[in-house]
Amino acid sequence: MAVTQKDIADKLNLSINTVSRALRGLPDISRETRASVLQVAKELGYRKNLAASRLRTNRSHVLGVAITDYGNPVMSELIRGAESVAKRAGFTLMLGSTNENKEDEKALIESMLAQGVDGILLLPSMLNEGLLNTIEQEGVPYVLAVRKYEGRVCNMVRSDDLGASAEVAQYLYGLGHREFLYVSGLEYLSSSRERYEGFCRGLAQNGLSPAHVRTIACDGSRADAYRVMRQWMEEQGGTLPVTAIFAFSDYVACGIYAALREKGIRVPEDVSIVGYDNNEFSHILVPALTTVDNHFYDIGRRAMGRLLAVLLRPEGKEPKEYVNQPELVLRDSTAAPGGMQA
Amino acid sequence: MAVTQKDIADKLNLSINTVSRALRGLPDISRETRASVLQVAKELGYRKNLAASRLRTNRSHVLGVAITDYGNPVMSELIRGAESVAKRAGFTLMLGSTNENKEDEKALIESMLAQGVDGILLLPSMLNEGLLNTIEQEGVPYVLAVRKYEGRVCNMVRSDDLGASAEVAQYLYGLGHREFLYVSGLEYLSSSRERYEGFCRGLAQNGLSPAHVRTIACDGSRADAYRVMRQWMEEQGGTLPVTAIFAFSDYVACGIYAALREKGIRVPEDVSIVGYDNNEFSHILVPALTTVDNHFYDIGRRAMGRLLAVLLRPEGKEPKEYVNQPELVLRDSTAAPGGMQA
DNA sequence: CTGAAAGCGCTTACAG
DNA sequence: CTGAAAGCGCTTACAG
Repeated sequence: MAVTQKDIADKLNLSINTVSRALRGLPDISRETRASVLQVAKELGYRKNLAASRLRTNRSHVLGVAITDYGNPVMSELIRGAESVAKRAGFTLMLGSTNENKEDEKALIESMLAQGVDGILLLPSMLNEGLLNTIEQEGVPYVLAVRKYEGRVCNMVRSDDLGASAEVAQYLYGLGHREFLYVSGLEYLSSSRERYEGFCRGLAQNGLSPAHVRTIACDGSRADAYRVMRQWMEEQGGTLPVTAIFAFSDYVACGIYAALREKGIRVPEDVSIVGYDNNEFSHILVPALTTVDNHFYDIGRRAMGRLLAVLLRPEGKEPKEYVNQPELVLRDSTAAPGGMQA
Repeated sequence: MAVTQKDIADKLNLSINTVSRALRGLPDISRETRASVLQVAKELGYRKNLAASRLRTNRSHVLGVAITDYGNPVMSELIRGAESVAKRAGFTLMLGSTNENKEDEKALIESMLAQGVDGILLLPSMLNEGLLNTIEQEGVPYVLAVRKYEGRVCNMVRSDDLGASAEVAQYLYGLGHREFLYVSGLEYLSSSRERYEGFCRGLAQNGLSPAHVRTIACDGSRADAYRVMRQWMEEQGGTLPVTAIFAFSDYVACGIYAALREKGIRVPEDVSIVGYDNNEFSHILVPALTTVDNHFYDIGRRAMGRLLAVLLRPEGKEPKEYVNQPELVLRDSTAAPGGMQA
């Protein structure tokens, strides 16, 4: 059987109470007692039974982290950021994936609540209003990351997609581009809409109307991007009516690369491309992809930091929104129209 | 406050005991009683306090999964496979990363044991003998995946690196190649040694000695592969003395691509390349990379299946080793020497 | 079929 | 500075 506080107490002829307080480093214990307790605990290989502790204190020191999908490299940055902060504060993570699917998300959150997590990080959530209400009813603090939740007041950490996309537009405009294509992500994602909107705003600042931005709908996957891009090019009958493409994500950009290569259209000589996410593979593409880095590691850290702040200082914490500034990463997929390197 | 069994019992004038048994679906309960208990539980939004349950039963229904690194796409396949099996059996996962570092691994396992996990999956482990002993002392079942642990008898699921690498050699030999280069991974990884060894065996079956396989040491990263490959090419002074390269991993192959491209050496016309892992990016490389797929999703499933089997049928379970058969995925980076497509 | 009682291993007032 | 007692919410024998 596992070693308990009672075993230590028996060995030292102390009460279990004293042992408990010595182990936790509470003040009213003599130095010698504390030392001997720690000593014996170590000898016996004592390890606190966290289930018992949790039952008594209603604190688990476990935080739930709901992600959409383990496969997305973006997610791993978020997790790593969150984990680094949580670990330092002595919290363990309970991780689970929602598979971009409301049933799985609900099951996951229910299971986290049953396990008694102290708080929940949604990275990002499916934006299920009812679910957030459940979490709030339970009195469990939570923080949303990445995806914006319109009209809900809660703790949130996200990127300035709008601003970054405007910057992309400015940059391409500055190179001399005037006709653009935006290839979207899933339409229910606020980020997909905001990237388009931000892009248009950036152009508007240069007096260019949204009429100069054509769009293709895409589900955000590489395969679908390839498919819709091919189809679109067919419809254009041979010549591209744009000189620059803004892709919802690096995955999308990657599908576009494949479709263009097939037609012998050169990047950046014939068309410039900008992706989004600065995924691992974005700089091994040929040519290396110009893209936007959301600094997801930082977002993960901040989201977790926010959650811990709410947990550890329960009173007087209004919900806050933190907006992170993404970074435009210039590489070889963009140039002036006609192929002059920028 | 959270709803407890007592709340349900009070409302129905039943004992807390009866409620507990009704909720768990034990047999000696009348149909009506059970129905009303479930009904009220639902109404009140009852959720079992797992900490209490765990304290009493010494069962947590949580399984620890130790991975090396969230960023590796290979890892996500393993996790997904493991999660799919665990979820179906009603288990939750506690995930943590070791960062390929013994201290972190130890801290992680300690924390899992303190949390009272029912079992542990090491995907893969740092091969820390003392740590495995700790886990065994605690009486917690565990399963190793991916990395072979020489001379230790325990449950293990891994790939036949030896066989797959021999198959790669056979394939390249069949194309007409006779002089090879192997670019390794970290030397302490059994997989790196086995891939080399298997490759040599495959050649031996065709009467070719290991003298025909040059090797370069590499830490398995893309950056290091690029560096060591460049350096090696310098040393060869202009001409490559091999016609085919076997890379420890797709990351390594990717670094080699970059080094070759810089020198204007064409793949597969001037040199063939085979990677390993069938990483997401391996087929977006140009040319698409011939590689080996370990079916990590399946390995994750099998490893978790094995863990559950040990957990649920504690007696009479000898440690077993399951060896999975990888698959050679032929793409465009390999051809006959001189560039004739295979 | 249902209930009263004990106990899992901790922590929290409260006494001394 | 240390100890005796109660209790967190369940589950497990044991009675009836």
